[in-house]
Amino acid sequence: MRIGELARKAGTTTRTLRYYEARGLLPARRGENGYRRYDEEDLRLLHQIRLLQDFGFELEETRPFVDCLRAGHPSGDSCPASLEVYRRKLAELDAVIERLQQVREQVGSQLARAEVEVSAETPPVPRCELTEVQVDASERGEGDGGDD
Amino acid sequence: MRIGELARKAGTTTRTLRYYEARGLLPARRGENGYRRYDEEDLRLLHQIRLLQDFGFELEETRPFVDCLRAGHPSGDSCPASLEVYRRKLAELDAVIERLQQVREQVGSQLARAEVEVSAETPPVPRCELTEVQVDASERGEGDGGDD
DNA sequence: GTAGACCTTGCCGCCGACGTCAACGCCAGC
DNA sequence: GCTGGCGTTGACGTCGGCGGCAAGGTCTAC
Repeated sequence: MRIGELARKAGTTTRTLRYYEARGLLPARRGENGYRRYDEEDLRLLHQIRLLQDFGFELEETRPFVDCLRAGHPSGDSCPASLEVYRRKLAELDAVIERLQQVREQVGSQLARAEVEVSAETPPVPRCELTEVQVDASERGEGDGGDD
Repeated sequence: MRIGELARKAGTTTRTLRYYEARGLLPARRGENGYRRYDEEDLRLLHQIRLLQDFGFELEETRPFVDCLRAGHPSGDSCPASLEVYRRKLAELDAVIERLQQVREQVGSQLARAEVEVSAETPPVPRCELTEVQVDASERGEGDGGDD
């Protein structure tokens, strides 16, 4: 099949496929007219790439999986190099998630503190950490007033 | 003080300060020689900016906080606009964290499955997780042979 | 034979937050 | 006066993953 058909089947664009080829990730054979030609296996490789991309993998990180499939293995993660990428990504994910959770806590407590201060119009240094937001629900008409 | 001193005090670079000024976030007064001049309040605004940046806020999102401080409020989040940013960031953080946790689950289960499959078909090490590369390099030499 | 649907290569644009020159001005000390 | 360490503006580079456009080639249908 030609590039447009593959793009349609995979839900991507021809621009993306040319980009993958330029990166050496998904090279195409060429017809006599110079057109790129793909087959069903390429569609499979492409699905593998897109799946990992959806997971947040960088293109380079999908390469071991693609190579693995091309080497004839049943799935892209049937090779040690792919497993290594999995493990590295897991560690990265854990680190990022932990970091984001810490930030979430900080922002959350800052919001709680600031809400109390604003509603009381009092300077810093609140009381303890009992940041319960029962100040007065009918405040200034904010909240999800709908303005986005 | 001049730009270099402020940069040093805030642990950032002169390039960054000039960038903030170009964005209208932290404008500087000018001396007779054209040099930027900053005071202690600017240092405070800068600290606010860097704190939020560390939280992953975009520069534009720090603007309400800076404006709030400049308006004379005790802290950058003493204004409704800042609280709105807090709330939006919290929602974003929750969404991102949830998404990443889902991805983490998926990747984790894929890894577990693939590890079982690999060890079943091509048992490199009949042990558990001894990921030590002392396994005798002359195993089956597939693919790139495990150079890392 | 001509429209038009596909394909080709090539190259610039984009986003965010700066880094990194280049070429020059200002000022203090020796 | 000269060196060196500050400062100034301007402009291009970076990173990833493409989007979009131009100028042309190819194939098919009518």
